[in-house]
This record gives sequence, C-alpha cells and structure tokens, in this order.
Amino acid sequence: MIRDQRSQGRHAILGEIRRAGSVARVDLARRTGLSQATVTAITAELMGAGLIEEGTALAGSGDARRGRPRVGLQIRGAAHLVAGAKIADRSIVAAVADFTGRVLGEATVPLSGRVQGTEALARDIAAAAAKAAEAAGTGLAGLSGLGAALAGIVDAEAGIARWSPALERRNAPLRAALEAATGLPSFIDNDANLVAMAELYFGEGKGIADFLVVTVESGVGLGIVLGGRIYRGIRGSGAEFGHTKVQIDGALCRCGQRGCLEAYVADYALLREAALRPGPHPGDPQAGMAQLLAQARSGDPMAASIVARAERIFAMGLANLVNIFDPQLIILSGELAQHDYLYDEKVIAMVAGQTVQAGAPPPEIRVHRWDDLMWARGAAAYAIEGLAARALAGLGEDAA
Amino acid sequence: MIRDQRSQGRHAILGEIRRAGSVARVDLARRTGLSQATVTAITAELMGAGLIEEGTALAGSGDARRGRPRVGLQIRGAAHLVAGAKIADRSIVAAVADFTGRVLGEATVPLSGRVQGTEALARDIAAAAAKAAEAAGTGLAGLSGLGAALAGIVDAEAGIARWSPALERRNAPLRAALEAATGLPSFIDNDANLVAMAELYFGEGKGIADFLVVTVESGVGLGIVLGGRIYRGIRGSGAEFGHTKVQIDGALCRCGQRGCLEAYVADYALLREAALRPGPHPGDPQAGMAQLLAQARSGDPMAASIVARAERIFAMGLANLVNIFDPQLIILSGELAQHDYLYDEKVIAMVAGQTVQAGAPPPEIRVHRWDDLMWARGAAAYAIEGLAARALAGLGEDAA
DNA sequence: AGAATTTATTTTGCGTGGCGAATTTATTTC
DNA sequence: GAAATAAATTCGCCACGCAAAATAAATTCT
Repeated sequence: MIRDQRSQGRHAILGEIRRAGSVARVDLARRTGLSQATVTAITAELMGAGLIEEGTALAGSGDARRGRPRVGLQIRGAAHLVAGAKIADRSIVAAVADFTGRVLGEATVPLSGRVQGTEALARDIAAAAAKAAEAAGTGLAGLSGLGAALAGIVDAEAGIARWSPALERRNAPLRAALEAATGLPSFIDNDANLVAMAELYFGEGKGIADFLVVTVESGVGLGIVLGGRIYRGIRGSGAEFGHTKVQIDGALCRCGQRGCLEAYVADYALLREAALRPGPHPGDPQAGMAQLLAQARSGDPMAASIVARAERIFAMGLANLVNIFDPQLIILSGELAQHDYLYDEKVIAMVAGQTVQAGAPPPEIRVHRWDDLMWARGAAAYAIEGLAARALAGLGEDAA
Repeated sequence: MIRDQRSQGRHAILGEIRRAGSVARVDLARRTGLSQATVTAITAELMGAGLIEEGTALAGSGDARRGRPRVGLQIRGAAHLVAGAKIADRSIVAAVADFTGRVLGEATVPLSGRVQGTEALARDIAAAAAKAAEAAGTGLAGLSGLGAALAGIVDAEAGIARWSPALERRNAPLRAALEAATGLPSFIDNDANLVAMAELYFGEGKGIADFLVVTVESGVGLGIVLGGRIYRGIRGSGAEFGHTKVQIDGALCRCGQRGCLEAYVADYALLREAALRPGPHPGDPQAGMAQLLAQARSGDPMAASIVARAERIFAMGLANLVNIFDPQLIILSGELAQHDYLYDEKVIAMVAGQTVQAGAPPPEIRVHRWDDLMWARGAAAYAIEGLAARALAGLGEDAA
C-alpha cells in the first residue's frame, strides 16, 4: 500500500528530469525537497541503470556564473526505443521513439480488417511497429516496448480491451496478444487518455498538475489529468465527453442515443445537415467538410448556420467542463484541419461567457495543433512510462 | 515535497481506523501493508497522543476464535470536540461533534444580516457554535476546532472566502476572523465540498475512493472525491454543477446566464413556471413546492409537465457526470423533502438510458436522505480532519 | 599566474524508522 | 494444567535520508 521512500524519490527525480529536459542536481534537490546527498545517490543509481546521463554544463541561474558550474542531467534517449501505435478506422499509424520521446521513424499500414479478432489485430499492430522500427533503422528486436492506443473501453491496468470498434469480441486480452506477437512488453489504453499522456509528457501539459485535453476527430474525446496522473475512471472507459448530452431529445448520435455533443460537432453531424442541399461530394467526408467550411466563410447562410451551431454547442460543452473541473488549463489538441473552426478564438470567448466567474479569470484554453502522429506518440509515451516504472522497480529488487 | 515515511504511516493508520470504526492491529498491518512491528509503534504513538484508544476485543475472523483475541482500536471520541457550522440563507445551523463524528449538540441561530461584513459573520458563527456547545453540555472553550461551510467560492487552503452570497466583500479572510472570534483553530470550505466530506467520513462514501455527491437545495451542488480526497479544482470554487449548461439559450438562471441546470431543477425554477397559474402561495416557496408536487401527483397536467421536465433535465445532468467521470458511485444527498421527486427510481433509470454502456453496468446511484444537520456535520468533519492533521504533524515535531 | 572566492557535487557519519524474527501475552482446546 | 493458537511486542539489523564536511570546478581578484 505504502511505497517505500527510495522508490518515491526515484520517481520524483526521473519525472522532474523528464519535465525539465535538463536539470542540475542542485535544482532537483530544491524542486523535490530531497537533500543534495540523496539526489546524488539516486541519480547515481539511475545513471547506473542507464536511464539518465549527464549532459552539457548549464548556465548558472541569474547573472552569477561563478563557482562550479551545474551539470545538466537528462533522460538518456538511447536507453530504450519504444513503438507507439494508434489503431484508426482503416489503418494503423505507428511511430518509434527514443526514451525522450523523439520520433525516429514512422509508418502507416492498412488494417487487414476493420473489425477483427484479437490475434489478427495484434499481428497488424506488430507489422506496423516493425515497419516503423525499420524506418528508424532497426527492427522489432531493437525495441524495448510497445504502446497501443485504441478507441473504445480499455482496462489499461489489466491490458484488456473491454470493447473496441476494431475488435470482434468483448474483453479481448489484447496486451497478451501483443506481447505474444512482438515479444515486447506491451501496454494498451484508450486513445483519448494517450493523447492526454502525450501532452503531459511532451506537450503543453508538461509540468501542469490538473488539465484537460479535448480532441475532435470523428468523435470528441476527453483526457483528464489530475495531480499529474491520467484519471481513468472506475472502468477505464475514458471520459465519454463526446456522449455527454447537450440537448434533451436532441440529434441522433452514432451511439444510438440522442443529444450527444458528438452528434452536433463531429463531421458526420455537420455533413448530414448539409445534405439537405445538393453537393458534389456525397461520399467523401474530407472534401465535403472542406466545401462546407468554404461556403460558410464565403457567406452562404445555410452553411454558416450549420457551422455556427456546432461552434456554439462545442463552446457550451467546454464551458461545462470548466464549471465542473475548474482546471488550470484546457488543451484543444487535434490534427484535422477541418475542425479548425472549433478551435477559434470566437469559440473560446463563448466559453468564458458561460462559465461561473468569480473575479478570477477563466482557465486558459490553449490550442495545440498536432500532426497525425500525436496518437502514436502518446502511445509511445505510455510505453515509456511503463518501461520506466519497470526499470525503477527492478532497481529496488536488485538492492535486495 | 515528499512526505516522510512515518507521517504517511500515521495518516494511513488513522484513516483506516476511522473508516473501519474498530480494527485490530493485525488487520491494520494487512490493510496498510506495514509490518506488525511498525503498526505497534505507530498505534502506541497515536494512543499516547490521545487520538485513538483500545476498545473491546474483537471476534476473530472466520470460525477460528482460538489464540490471543484481537483488540479493536478506535478513534477516541473524547479526544476533541469540534463544531461545524453551515451558513444558510437566513440562519446558521451548527453542530458539536466528538472526534468520531457523533453529534452531541446542535443549534440554529438567525443571521444578523443576509449579507454582512467578515467580522459580523464570524461573530454570528461563533454564537451559533457557542449555542451548540452549550447544548452539548460545554462551551466554546470546551471545543478544539471549528469548521464552517458556506456557499460561494472558497480558497480552503488559504482560509479566504473569495466570494460568497453571505459576505459583503470579496476575498474575505473568514478563517482568520473566525479564529479571532472564537479562539479556536478554524477551517472553512465550500458547502458542496463539505457534504462530500461528510459522506466520505461518515456516510455512504466511507472507504470508497472515487465518488460524486450531488445535492439539491435551492442550488445544485457537486462534491467530487477522487482517490479518497476532495477534488477542489484550481481555484477551489467547488464544482459548479448547478451552472453547467443543459440547454443553449435556455431558461434564465440566478447567475445571470442562460440554460443552467439549476434554472430547471431548483425550486425557484419550478415555481416560476407554476406562477403561470394562480396559486394560493405566492410568497412561500416551501408551501408552493408542496402544492405543486401534490398537484402533479394527483394528475394535474400542467403541474405534472413542470415536474417531469425537471426530472428529465436532472437525469441528463447526472448522465453527463457519469459519462465524464465514470465514478464508482454517485450519492444523491439531500435534506429537503420537496426535492424527493428528483431522487426517484424513475430518474435513476433515465440516467442509465443516457450513459455510454459497455457491457459493464452503470455506476450505482445511491440516495442518501439526511437531516438538516448534514452540512454542519460535514463542516465538523473538516475540522476533525484539520485537527487530526495538526496533531499528527505535532507528533512528528515532538520527536525531533 | 596563483590565491581567494564561489558554487556544485560527493563523502561521511549519524539517526530515524521499517522490517523479519524471536519473544511475550492472552485465549481456547485438550 | 499443558498444549495449541494467534495477537501484540521487543529486539537487532539495515536501508536510507539528512546535515555537515570535504572535494571539485569554475570565476575573480591581486
């Protein structure tokens, strides 16, 4: 139940180094509250394990640059290579990253089936990871771990996909299947959680204790970070923000219920409204959205009305999150240019108008546009976290 | 940053004893993961400090009752008496409880002004606490601490009321004023948080890590417990669940915004709709609500429609909480009989229909009807927590 | 250039405190 | 009353965090 002191110290120091990028031992002592002696001991241990390394000398704080220069400690990128994979609708995007999260290679492979068996999916993921590893100049054998992000409900702890649109069966033991297919320690989680993890490890959420990450893709996702950790809920379904209800008896959603946020802001929601008018792109959502947005910008009243409603509903959803969580920061994180309109200043201003004000300014809402690798990067971050935790636990055992 | 090991152990053991009511040392060792030797040391320390005491011998686990019987440890009620006070619209309800949370005396005093200065409010609270102490057979001097629950936005850590309907000024240093007025260590927090604390310490949430507490009074409150701790958000406003938006451009709320949940389910919301028809109780909300509900039950279509909408909106709000938090439990905690209809099985069934299902059943929604002391009891719980923390910290220093 | 100064890091020695094992204590069963 | 059983305590060892001293690596002064 209670973790021993040394283990806490190791975690604190490794986390601090990761957040800072490069820190001197003195600063680690100050930030963690540990004594310098202890910091020396722990960092020596971590260096012995190959997890961190000394870097260049750092500039002294302030103008004083006399005295022995502080030497920066940093995560040793070469410590491990990991793969992260995101299972999308029709394809798998994989990335290979070093232990600092730097992406060394990437690959996209088509899914052999949109809904398939556990082993078949695991093979697809393994193939994607292998291809990304190749792009990084190595192979599956050169990797130390694998993280996978999938839509649906995932028991990350147990490594079981309770339900996912990509899998035929419920309660699929996907982690075990991945470990069998790749021979690598593997980790799986809900995709929204892993975007949050990417932000926490590498992005705008670095060093921030409480924040929310909202993504708009074909669905609307929410990752919750509280106290520097991903909050997963009791069943680990990920926060189903996209299916919170914004209208009683409202628009029909993919999930079969009515009034879901997603049913107002996802591209399919906008396109089905736009379908009232004849358009040249009936079967191509990407092109359809582009056209709709262009029409709205050029003043077409019907298109503008469709987009405006999505904006207002999205702002309302965000305002509700602010009212409930009172977070330090909300990150709107997304890859798709076609949802840019939702990330507009106009929308953010609307949020402020719907939150309870109390003298204090509303939380910052920051937009973080990312390339299509962010999901895979989050999955890689998860693998890094898992491997680091194992390595630290191993250190504890060695001593015994 | 990192709390020392002993302090962790003390907290874990005291918390475990509080949750269990009465536990033997062996079981404490098992549940906390500490060794029996350490448990003996810490419990001896806590007994020395007068925080816990040995109780009756406990029945052995299972059928085996041979061997030395396990002796139960329990919180020493007489350790401290504390007062809890809830600042309501027109009055202050105070309770005096012993360290186990048992209420020994209570009192209600009118507020000398609905909106007043910091010192004046502190004097009112002190008077209420004194009266409750008298009812418990002692006086203010017989108490060890005071907790106060108030509506509005409270920085519990700093002891400052950022904004409250009961106070004239913003950023009122109410904790300091209370300590000056009573001479007691004092603690203040948002009222919704303190109901959650009452549930966590004494109620349905005992021993549950992640749960939500929803209260309906004149407003709608939400207390969030994550990882066994109250989540307060970054500014400590308490979760403004009552002001989450359930309808775009919806009904006007007291807060000046539109579409707030509160503007659909609070009594004033129902009564203003009922005002369309002539009624005998224009100025009395209690009687007005009673009449409205009676009419609805007896089949009056307009009254039934008013109530039905409130139910549906409330269910939708709860469903959104479930979709976002995926909690273990939601406690509907309230005192007012006139809101009973919101706590109906019908409403709970509606929630299930609006949450994302994943094979797993939706979280349990439990109704906990409480008398009008619950707020004060929560405030007392907060004072107990604060005092216990101080006592434990004091133990640490004594050793040094 | 060399000494003095400044600051970072490492080493040393001490003390807290957790743990496993042995012991003591309280009770039931034979 | 003796044996058995199980809880609680005591004991001795050792991990580990810390303060202080020592050492190291730079800059500044003379």
